[in-house]
Amino acid sequence: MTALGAVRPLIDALCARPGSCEGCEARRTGVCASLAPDILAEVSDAGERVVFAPREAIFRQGERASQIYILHNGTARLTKLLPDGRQASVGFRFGGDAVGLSPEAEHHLGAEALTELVACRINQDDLSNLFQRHPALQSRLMQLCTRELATTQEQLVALARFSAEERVAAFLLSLAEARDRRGHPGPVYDLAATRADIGELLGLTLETVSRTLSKFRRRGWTRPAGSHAVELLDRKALAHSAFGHAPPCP
Amino acid sequence: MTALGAVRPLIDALCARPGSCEGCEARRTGVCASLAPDILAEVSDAGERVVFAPREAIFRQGERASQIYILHNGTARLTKLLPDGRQASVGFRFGGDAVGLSPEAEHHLGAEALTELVACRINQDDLSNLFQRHPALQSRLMQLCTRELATTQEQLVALARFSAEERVAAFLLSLAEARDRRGHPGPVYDLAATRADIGELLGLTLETVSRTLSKFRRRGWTRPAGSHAVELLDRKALAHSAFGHAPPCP
DNA sequence: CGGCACTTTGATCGTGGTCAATAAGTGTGG
DNA sequence: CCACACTTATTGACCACGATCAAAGTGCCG
Repeated sequence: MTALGAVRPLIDALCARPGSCEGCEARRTGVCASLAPDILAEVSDAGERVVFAPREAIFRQGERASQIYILHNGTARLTKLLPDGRQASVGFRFGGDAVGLSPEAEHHLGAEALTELVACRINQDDLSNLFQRHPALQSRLMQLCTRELATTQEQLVALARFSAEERVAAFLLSLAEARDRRGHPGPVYDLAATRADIGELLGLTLETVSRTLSKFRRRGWTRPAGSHAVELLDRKALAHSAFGHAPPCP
Repeated sequence: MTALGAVRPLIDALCARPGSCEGCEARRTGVCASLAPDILAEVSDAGERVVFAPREAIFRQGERASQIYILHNGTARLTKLLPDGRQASVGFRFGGDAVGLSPEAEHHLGAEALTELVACRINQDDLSNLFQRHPALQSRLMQLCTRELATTQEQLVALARFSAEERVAAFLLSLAEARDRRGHPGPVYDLAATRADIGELLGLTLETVSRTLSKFRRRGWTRPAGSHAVELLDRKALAHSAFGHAPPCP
């Protein structure tokens, strides 16, 4: 991990103002969307810009949770390691998302970069101080927290009730939606994850993920685009099998 | 649902002060734990006490999310209904928990009482006003939100990686822990849920839940106590199969 | 007592996990 | 540039866990 110094990174990472922060993925969905510029400036001074290499740990499960990270550009995943060695992923996170908020003193899960990742690190204590001076910031963070809770609950339902096919379809679409939201148009989506990564997210084995993706390809719903990317050719069909519309084929 | 009038219900529902609110389940884990009495008083005036019968809906998926509920006594469950009729439960909630917080204008899931349920209803708008006057209240609610997120993530891992046996064991223990936390001692736990309810929570069918509970009983880990309650005889054994310690038996 | 909802247990089936072999990439050093 | 090692992906064969279908059994309330 490389610290590049605190060059108003939160503004770069978070701002939602038109005109500023051109290349920033978090422009429209960032933590500080809808915050006043003066607050942003103050917030950004408290943070520090950091860069992670692919597969590098952002923080580990069990470590002291004294800092949170605002993702700027790139993809990360949150993982939980079980005592017996089994591992599950709790979700992927992208530019604009905040990771590392913990109700306990220690991280109950780990975070890892999937791609090259630029983020902004800020101390919990500094954040608490900022909350006191700027309640709007806390409201915004709380909004993000309830939103994250809602999407996690959606995921829960998917794991409880969806077939392998439905889960993979839902995954592809959620990936697409997250990419669109960040302002990257076009039908091609970089997975930035191995079959094993996807399997850990969806509660499937890598073989099942591979088989299911092959099935979609054979049906003409997707097309491989380079090594780690897919093009979604038929979102309608994917959506139909993804969101609980399809009684698993009678 | 019966409105009983606003007799400082939030204090009853939430307070963590010794001496007050004797019979209240939420005494130790409530929303307002660690809040000053004067704030509590003001908060409580904004709320309204409501009572639900077993199986009565607290709110429905898709309804306008203009109020939140602080549970006082009893058990509720949050459920998600899929377009094709499948249903899944996202979690059970008890005295001291808050339900109904939504990032959107509409509830993305429904809530239903499992037992007789006493709660305190408060408008989102009133809550926002209170946040402005008492940032400590917002901090407390945010803390609850991150905690809820963490437990939901634990559940996610359980669904992704645990066998049926592990899930049921984890469910029994989480029920026990929730009950202990609310200050009800003793080894007997009222499920307050049918096999079907439990199955919807754990992503299993009611038959599998029943079979697994029978298995535990035969092993001497549990003992039925009345019709809808169990006594946990061997928590060690349950915990061992619950928390990812047991490679599913080689 | 009858009716009804819930539970238990059994028999069978199918999805997805497991084990295994091959293929396709990717990076390193001669 | 190719040989080699190594990781990741694909596909196949088989098997087990849990779903499904079915039928008693149990408890509760009118």
